[in-house]
Amino acid sequence: MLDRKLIREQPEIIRQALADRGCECDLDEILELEKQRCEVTSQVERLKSRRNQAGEQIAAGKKSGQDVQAEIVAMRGISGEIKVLDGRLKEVENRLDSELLKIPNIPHGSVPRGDERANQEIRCWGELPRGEFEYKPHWELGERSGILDPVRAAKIAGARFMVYRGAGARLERALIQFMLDLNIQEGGYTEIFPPLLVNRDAMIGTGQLPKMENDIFRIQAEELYLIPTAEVPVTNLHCQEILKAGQLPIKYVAYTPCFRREAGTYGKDTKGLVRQHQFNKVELVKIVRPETAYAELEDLVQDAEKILQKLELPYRTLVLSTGDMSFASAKSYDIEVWHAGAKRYWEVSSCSVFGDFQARRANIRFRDEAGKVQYCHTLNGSGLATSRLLPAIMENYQETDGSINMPPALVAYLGGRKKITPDGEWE
RNA sequence: GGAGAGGUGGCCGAGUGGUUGAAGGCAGCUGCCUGCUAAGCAGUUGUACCCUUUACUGGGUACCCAGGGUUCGAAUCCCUGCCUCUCCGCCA
Repeated sequence: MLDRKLIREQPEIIRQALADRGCECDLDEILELEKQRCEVTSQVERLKSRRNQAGEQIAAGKKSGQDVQAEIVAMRGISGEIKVLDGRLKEVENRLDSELLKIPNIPHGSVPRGDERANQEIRCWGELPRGEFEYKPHWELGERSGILDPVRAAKIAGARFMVYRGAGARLERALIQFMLDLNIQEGGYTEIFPPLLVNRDAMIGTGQLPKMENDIFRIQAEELYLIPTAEVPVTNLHCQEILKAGQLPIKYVAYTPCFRREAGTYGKDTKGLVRQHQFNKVELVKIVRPETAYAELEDLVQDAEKILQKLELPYRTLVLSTGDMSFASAKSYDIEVWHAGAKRYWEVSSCSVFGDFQARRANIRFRDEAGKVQYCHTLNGSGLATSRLLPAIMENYQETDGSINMPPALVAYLGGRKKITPDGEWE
């Protein structure tokens, strides 16, 4: 949610930002509604002031035994007017809110303008594996060895679900544990395990709704939503709170399954783990003071990259352009890991700073040293998504015979085991 | 799922229709005072929005879980929802 005062006073800034994003939003309607809101508020409050005064007089009159019937009758008219104006105000506010919730965030000045072609690679790490053979995609390796079983997953749930078996399940679990431990011990994050279903307010708070209605699973009977990312419950942990300055920065790490409908992606990326309705992700969330937000973003990206470095997986980091950023983001870095079988990079993390955009929606504030209440800034990033990480390990660490070596950093999490054989057993 | 109780300011806790944004206590802050600690005295302490202003200057409105309703007027009465607690049942 953008600052209404900013929209009112400098609409050209917002117009430029929307144009950079390639967003067609109607700012004029918002400006008009905002004007109406101020006018009607003013009117109705004047009437209420009169009503309050009259109330005192009636009370005093009754106490001293005077006849106040005439005044009571007179106030009936005022009360009626108030009711009408209150109704109008409510309607204006509802319309204004619903429009406001659809306006995306303003990109930071350092973000390159343009569509996805304007994304800039800012770092590249590691060397691409160069075996003397044809690298197989992970779905082939997985199905042949039986550690991934999409066919049985389809029987019980449908397309875009996966069953992990034996060494595959263990590897998935090891990755999650490894990333949690790393972020807790070296990154100083506090671990959270949140609810996987949340209410509508939480979804609005972080900006998934109302825009992404079609991409989210909804539990109809209860008006609850399956989280598409841990960002939603974890950021909203502090909604409606005024934090103490000393509590900031707050740094949380959370492993959760994530659920996405992936509507409109039929026929795309149908093989393997890269685009599933349910996948696992370790998420990093920060709530910080405004002046530290961009430094915190750089740290956040480093925390995510460190995981790939420890696992010795080659990756590159991009800064996303204004046209390619997500709805709520002010600036985003994507980290993409190399998949040797698919012969391409896949996004494994997206690290974003949101300014006060989410904090306004979720009403997350803090009291500074001067006693002034201001909005926090929020950030988050994957650290990391296993659905892109596990394939990277399978594909990059594979050998000619279809066996898969384990990254050395992970061996301790696998009970000392170092290799999965071509038939899915531990060697 | 069945039966009951309840949700008031940072915390505790009064308050069942009329100067109650809200008694009292605790905590916090500001003065005064005591050679330190403790005690004492006086004052003060929320958020959002509207109007006004050079200014968080001044004025106003709203907020006692949320949303409706009754009324000239509601923290107080009625309805709905949400949440918490107790007992019974069921259960990983």
